[in-house]
Amino acid sequence: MSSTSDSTDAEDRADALFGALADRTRRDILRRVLAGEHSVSRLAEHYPMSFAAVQKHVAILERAGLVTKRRVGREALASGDVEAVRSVGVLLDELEDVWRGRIARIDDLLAPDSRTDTTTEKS
Amino acid sequence: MSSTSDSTDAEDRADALFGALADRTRRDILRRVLAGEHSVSRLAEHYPMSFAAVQKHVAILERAGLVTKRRVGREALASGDVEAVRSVGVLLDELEDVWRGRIARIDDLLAPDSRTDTTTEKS
DNA sequence: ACAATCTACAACCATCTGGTTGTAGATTGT
DNA sequence: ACAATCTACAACCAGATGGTTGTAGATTGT
Repeated sequence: MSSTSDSTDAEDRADALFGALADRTRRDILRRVLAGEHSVSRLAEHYPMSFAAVQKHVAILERAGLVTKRRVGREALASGDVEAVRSVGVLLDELEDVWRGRIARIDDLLAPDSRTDTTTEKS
Repeated sequence: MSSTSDSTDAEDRADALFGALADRTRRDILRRVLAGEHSVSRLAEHYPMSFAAVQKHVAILERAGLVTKRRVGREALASGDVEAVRSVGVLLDELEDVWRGRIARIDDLLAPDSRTDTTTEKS
């Protein structure tokens, strides 16, 4: 039984987060909106592609939770969510924890009471 | 015109890193090989796909630098590179730095369009 | 020698992705 | 009222992606 029975699985969220970050245009958009709010059309001025393409990139960032939009008049102002960026860092920290052998849910991967001192087998 | 005409662009590396992490099978493989060396065929036992598919996933992780392989006899032992994982964290830290307004190379990101002082009008 | 195992890689296929254009609705300025 | 601007979204298309099967080479065990 997988105890993590979230509606949106953590893996789904990780897929969305890493997937959103796996495009340089989106990373650049994210940098801009982390530095400050920008309308989509203002963002689109900086890229050699159509407005609709930039709009889609913003939507992908938004679905991943990295960007939020608020409507002001006729323009949609996007701003980056630094907490979401930090949540990606948490995912990486979990990977690092696995590397250290300090797994949060040990019953899933290892038998407990492993007092075999496997320390320092690295270069 | 983006003045960042690097040899091996950092953006290429970021594409490879985030792209490699944007798949749950690859993240799972990475967890396993961060915990310890595993041959590709041993890894493949855990996934509902062909050996060749797992092999490709490992290759993608390898090209991103997240995994290294060493040949021992007839099997290829893969192990995760935690330094590469940390390098992804560095990319996230850079994003967070942008959010804080502490941008390393300002001329690259902002056009001096607004003579209005940018006095941190965050939410 | 021979069979079994492990890896590597090519060819192929369906779906996803990143781009395009076009159309339409809502808001703003004159 | 009207034109300009901004956004939203659909339809479409080429290339990337994630999977498959098949073939072949190298290593191991008997």
